[in-house]
Amino acid sequence: MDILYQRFIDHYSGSQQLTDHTKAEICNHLSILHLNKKHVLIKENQQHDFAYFVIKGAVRSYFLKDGIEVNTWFALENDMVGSLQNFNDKPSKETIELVENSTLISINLKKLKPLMFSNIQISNFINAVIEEYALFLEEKIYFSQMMHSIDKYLILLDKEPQLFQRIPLTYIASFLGITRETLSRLRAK
Amino acid sequence: MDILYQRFIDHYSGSQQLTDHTKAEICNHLSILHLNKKHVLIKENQQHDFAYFVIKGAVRSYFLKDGIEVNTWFALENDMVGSLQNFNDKPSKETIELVENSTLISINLKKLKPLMFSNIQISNFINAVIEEYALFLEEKIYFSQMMHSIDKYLILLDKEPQLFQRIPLTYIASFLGITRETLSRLRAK
DNA sequence: ATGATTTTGTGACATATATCAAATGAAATC
DNA sequence: GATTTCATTTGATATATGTCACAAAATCAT
Repeated sequence: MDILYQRFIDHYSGSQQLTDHTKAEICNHLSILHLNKKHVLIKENQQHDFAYFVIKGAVRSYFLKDGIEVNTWFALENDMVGSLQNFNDKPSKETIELVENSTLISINLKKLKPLMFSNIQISNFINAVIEEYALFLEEKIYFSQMMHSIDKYLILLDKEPQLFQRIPLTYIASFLGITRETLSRLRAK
Repeated sequence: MDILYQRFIDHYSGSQQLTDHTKAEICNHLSILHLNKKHVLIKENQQHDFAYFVIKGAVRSYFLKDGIEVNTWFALENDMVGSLQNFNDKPSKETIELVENSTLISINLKKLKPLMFSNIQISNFINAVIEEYALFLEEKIYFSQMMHSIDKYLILLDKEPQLFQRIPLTYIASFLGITRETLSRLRAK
């Protein structure tokens, strides 16, 4: 098995020991992609069959609100990228786009998902993916409900310093729910 | 099987047909509770073994930020109530409290969760619960990133009109990320 | 390298919302 | 039903953040 596939599988198998058969079944639906900055993985309002795992690179997700981009999250190495809507055969609410030239594993959800009804290890594997995503969302909400932007900025800087090196501040400002001018002023202190 | 348990199980079994054996296994870890307004189900920073399903009533979740309550969500009939942290044996980040006298089903996570490794139907069942929760969180984030509070208020009023009849405006204001005074002024229009 | 494009920073001003204080209204308790 | 408690509204003022305009700096493509 490719070492990169192994990295993806290990990341979500947790305490569970997957059999070689299960690993092979998962790998059947994986491929490795090398794509350039600005490449769009998933388009808002469209249906897609794939999710992605970041081997190397940076990705952002955004939706359009009154013509302006609202950034919802960023993914770096070992993060999962995708739309929960797509997982349920619905069109994505967000556009997912590369911020750096990246190496990704694509996961064919359309083919992998049905296996969760016959293979318990795959069911638990998918469970782990969704659970990690839900924890991430909770964290995000928790932190977005803090009143002052300065606090949010400092916490993000502390928790995810890499973002500030790799993601344009314009996107980060929008993620924090403020304008780029306000973020620039907060940083001036 | 109790008709209320049936309602809970049906709500999350989706397309999946559960065997009587699985249903019985799940029911082993359910109980029905009648509790009064202000009763605290889950306390911030404490570990709890239960999640809850609302048969009748209203529930809110909040955490303390600089001594003031920040409301994170509300649950009404057929909603699930719990902390994802508790599901992973970690202390809850939020306090969960009844807003009305309520009838709930309690779910013993400590005992139910391990079954997902041996019973694929239970694994998929838990999957459905977490997935619905993640979709709910996504919705919440999607809508909290809109700039103007007035929009958020109007959308909430449109999507969840019952909340405004049953949940005090003070809590709703905090949920929207504004003060009760501001919400009151928005409503005056 | 050079010019073009994108990203970031700064200033002046407008506006939404917070804060503090108090009055009114509604609900719970005795 | 009267009294206490809690929830909501309204007013005056302060503050944080948005908006618009433009300059500076960094990055990209040829």
